[in-house]
Amino acid sequence: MSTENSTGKSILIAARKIFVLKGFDGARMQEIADEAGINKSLLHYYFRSKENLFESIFVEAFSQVQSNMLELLTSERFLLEKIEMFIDQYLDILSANPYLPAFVTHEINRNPEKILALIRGTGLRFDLFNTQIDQEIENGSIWPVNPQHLIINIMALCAFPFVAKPLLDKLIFGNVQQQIDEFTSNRKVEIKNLIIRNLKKQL
Amino acid sequence: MSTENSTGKSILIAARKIFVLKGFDGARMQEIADEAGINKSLLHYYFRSKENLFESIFVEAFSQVQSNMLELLTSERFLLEKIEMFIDQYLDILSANPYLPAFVTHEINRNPEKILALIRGTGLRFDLFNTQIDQEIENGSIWPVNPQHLIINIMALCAFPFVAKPLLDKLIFGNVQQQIDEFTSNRKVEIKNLIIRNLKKQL
DNA sequence: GTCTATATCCAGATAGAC
DNA sequence: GTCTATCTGGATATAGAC
Repeated sequence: MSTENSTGKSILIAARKIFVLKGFDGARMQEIADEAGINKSLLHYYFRSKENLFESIFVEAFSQVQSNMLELLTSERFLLEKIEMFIDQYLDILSANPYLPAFVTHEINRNPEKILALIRGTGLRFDLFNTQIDQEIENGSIWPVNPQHLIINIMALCAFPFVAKPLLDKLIFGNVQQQIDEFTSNRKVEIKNLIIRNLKKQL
Repeated sequence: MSTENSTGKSILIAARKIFVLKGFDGARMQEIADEAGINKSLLHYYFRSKENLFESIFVEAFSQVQSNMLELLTSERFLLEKIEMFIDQYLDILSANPYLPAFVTHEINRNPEKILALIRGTGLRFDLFNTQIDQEIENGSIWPVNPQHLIINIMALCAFPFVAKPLLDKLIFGNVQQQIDEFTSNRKVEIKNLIIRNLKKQL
């Protein structure tokens, strides 16, 4: 499983592309080999099985989806600042990896126990975040709010347009690229307004 | 393809369950046959192929996900009324079919052209909705707002918790059922508050 | 219409030469 | 490490008896 040399790396890159695009069940080892420009047997030489190869790419892919979540939760900033930073960074990451959200959510639905076991140890803890919110409510610097709804609202508003992109492109934007681009470029501001207005006390 | 008799119907019910749970690629004809309590060959007798069977259930499944969207867009009500009704109805439908959103979004990502072709003719038109919003802004009954962001915000806030349910259950709620239930029972109010506060002029 | 048996194909995985 | 050739299992699909 030596991923140091270039062959191992090129396999991982190819595998990631194919798995993310087609999902575990839809991906073919042959297609991954082709994409990597190598023989199918080499896949099994480097990674024992399809399962194994998948796990190697999934953990890394997932960590990208939640990369700066940890930062959001633990950094020493005011809540409103944190949230604005998070929305900016998160949408940048998703824009660079538009298929990741659909991939991750599908694979987790396909096999929750197994996939969630892979995620162990990423160590997301929400205690600090909840405490901060309680404190800022106490302070009077934000309106009372439920932390769980808040974080899910933010994730939903950021990630859903990517998860449902093909559907929205067609149904909402009629496949007009100019409308899609306009929506995308306004999205950060839209989400921030919606979330912040609900928290901020004085405008 | 006579879906009138009970065998055809029981196949469709079984197929729907398996396809929704596992996706097209993950579903097995044998499993569908077992679920329906019939022989595998009968599947091919009633529906020529797996592809065909899938299409038969997908269109109906999708129409459920967007069922009352049409009502939202075309009914003769004030916008705020419409939106509240939509959120209520939509969350009820999704609660009754919690796996549908993940299923639909995955299949559309897997094969956008083909799947979106199946959806033709559902005839969702947003013209009326956009016109109404423009009018109500003109009236002064709501704040200025972008209709596309609005509708996507509503869909995101409603559907995302279902799409990402296994992930949220574990990461946000620590698999504590009581917390999950509490979140679910508060969700309608949370979404309405967030959306309506942003539109309503006087509280 | 419903079953058993079988054809056909294709995917993941292994053996072994180089 | 990388390839060719091959095994094996499993999946869709069909043929044909009842």
